[in-house]
Amino acid sequence: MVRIKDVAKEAGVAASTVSLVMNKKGYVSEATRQKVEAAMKKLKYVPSEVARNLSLSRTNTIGVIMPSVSHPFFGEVIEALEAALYDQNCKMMLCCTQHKENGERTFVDMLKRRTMDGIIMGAHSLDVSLYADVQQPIVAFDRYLNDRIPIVHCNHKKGGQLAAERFLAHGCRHIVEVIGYQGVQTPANEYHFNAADILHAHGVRVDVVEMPWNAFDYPSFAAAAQQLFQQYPDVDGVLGADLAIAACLHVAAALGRRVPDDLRLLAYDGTAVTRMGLEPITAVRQPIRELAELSVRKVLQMVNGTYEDGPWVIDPFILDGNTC
Amino acid sequence: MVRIKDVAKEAGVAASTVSLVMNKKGYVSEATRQKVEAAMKKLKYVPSEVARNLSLSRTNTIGVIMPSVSHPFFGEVIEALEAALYDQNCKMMLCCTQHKENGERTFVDMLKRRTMDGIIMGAHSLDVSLYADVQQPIVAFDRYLNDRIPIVHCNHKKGGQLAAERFLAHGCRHIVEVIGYQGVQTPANEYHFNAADILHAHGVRVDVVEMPWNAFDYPSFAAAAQQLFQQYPDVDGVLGADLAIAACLHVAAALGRRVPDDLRLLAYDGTAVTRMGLEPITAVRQPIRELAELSVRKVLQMVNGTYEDGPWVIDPFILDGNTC
DNA sequence: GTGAAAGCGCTAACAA
DNA sequence: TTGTTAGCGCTTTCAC
Repeated sequence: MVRIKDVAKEAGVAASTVSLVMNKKGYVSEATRQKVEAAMKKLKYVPSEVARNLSLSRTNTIGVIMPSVSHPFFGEVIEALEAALYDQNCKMMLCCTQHKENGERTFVDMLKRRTMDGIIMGAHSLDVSLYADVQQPIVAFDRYLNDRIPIVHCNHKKGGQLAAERFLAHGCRHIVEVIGYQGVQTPANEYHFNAADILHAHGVRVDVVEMPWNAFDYPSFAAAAQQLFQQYPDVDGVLGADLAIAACLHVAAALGRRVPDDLRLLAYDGTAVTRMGLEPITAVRQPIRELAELSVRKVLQMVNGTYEDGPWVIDPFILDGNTC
Repeated sequence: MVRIKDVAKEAGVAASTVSLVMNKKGYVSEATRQKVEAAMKKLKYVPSEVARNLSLSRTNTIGVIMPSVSHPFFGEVIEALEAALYDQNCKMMLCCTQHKENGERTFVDMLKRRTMDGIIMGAHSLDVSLYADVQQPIVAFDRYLNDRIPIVHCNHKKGGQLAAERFLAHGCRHIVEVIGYQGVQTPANEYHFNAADILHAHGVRVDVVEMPWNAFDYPSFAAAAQQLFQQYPDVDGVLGADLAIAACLHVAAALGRRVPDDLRLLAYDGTAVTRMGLEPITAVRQPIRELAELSVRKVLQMVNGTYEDGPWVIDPFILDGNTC
């Protein structure tokens, strides 16, 4: 392994000079720079990032905690975060919590050990106290952690409004909302509260099906959909996450329900799966890329100490389809 | 920030003793251990992972390079890799190459800088020479890089055989294979070669639709499917990646083709999307979790210098459905 | 412009 | 059993 001092010796200069050349800092005469660069090339020098990190107490690595990778919403979020971090010369350390006993705790410990400069946290935490004594920068992605941790999220209230208006425009009288486990504190809960409020105000009946914690895979939704149509045979509209609505679409077809004529289905999230079936599914689209970019910008501001308050909320919009 | 020497001073011992206690190494008397632990607790000491990494020249981090996250196959692979790495106390650094100009090169550079102990590489490299002078351990995931880099993969030849036999059992006479860009060197190419060979041997006509490089999203496949049925109206069987077959299923339905009666559709990969439609799609399933665990085991063997030759290949199997 | 030297926080021989 | 000391490889201040 060739170190900076090896390059220095080869070039006949001091290590500090090599450092200056590498990092294009300070003043170095053209002549010595050439010498140093030649030496680096000759010895195939590659600097140690770890040593650099120790010296600068900075790793250019951001940790990302999400429940799952192979889920349409979180998958798109992770992809967008990775791209946004890459654009800022940062690496992404990924942790998924859905199938791990203590994954979140372990990961937060790692953060404390300063192996990452900051964290973007979007898992469905049950134990929010984990974050109480973390000193490093954290941005919460669509989650409430505690009141010192800022949170980037979609304007879900608006999302709920868009959904309600859509159902009302079609004259729906009985909506069922498929919602996530309510023990998790997330702004996303706003969308179904607000949709329900607006629908109620117009005399529409609203029922709710609550999923268990971390149950957001297709089979869970398929089972829920079965149950839903059995329990509420006269439902004429369903609102829920993409996969929940995809499941409803298929169960409804099997039951011979006509979509959209006597059943309106509206997906919340608007990921690629809503474009992947026989018919495109109408959806309220969360602007995932923008949310990811905002999260990255915020967490890096915190890391760099250039944090400035600003918008933490981004508006959703309707993605048209054939189901509502 | 509290350092190891602060703890040492507080406990009235030397730094090295604190180190021994932390890492549960060597012999430390019960009394001093208690003192040290009390001091750590009192000062809320958290060791610096970076300093540790420099000292040990080891980061317990493995880099993972894949084309995409929000793709059913790669998403499941990444999820499985993350879980397998977690089980081995390793962190995962993730890089996606699909939408980046020079992502792969940048990432390999990072590996050279020893910020990761090794790499699991599954991207669709066009420039395999990148890997020529990397010293650190690399395992290729279903890709040929060069002859010094071992490669973990599914037994695709067997996969092709399973597929061919399935079509033959149903008496198909004209199969179309939707395949990936052939400029990428991957064992996965084996499956359609072998399927075609076996089908040819039984007098079955086989045509091929080749996708462009890195075009494996649903819209690309939907366009290809349109084209496919137009160009080969008498096709009675299609073999291709999950999303390709999902697209065929929907296009076929729109065209009024009856599946499976006059059109057999067989997906290759068998990810969750094949279970997510109106009907489950029959598939050749790659054992993703096993492949991920094997890749992790191998790369860590290399890192630890305990590398031993062994199985690099895992058999696929048929996942039943209603389309073939 | 360039070099010497101290420091980033931890580990591991070796001595005591 | 515990402490001393010398690294790990890079950055940066401050003389020269």
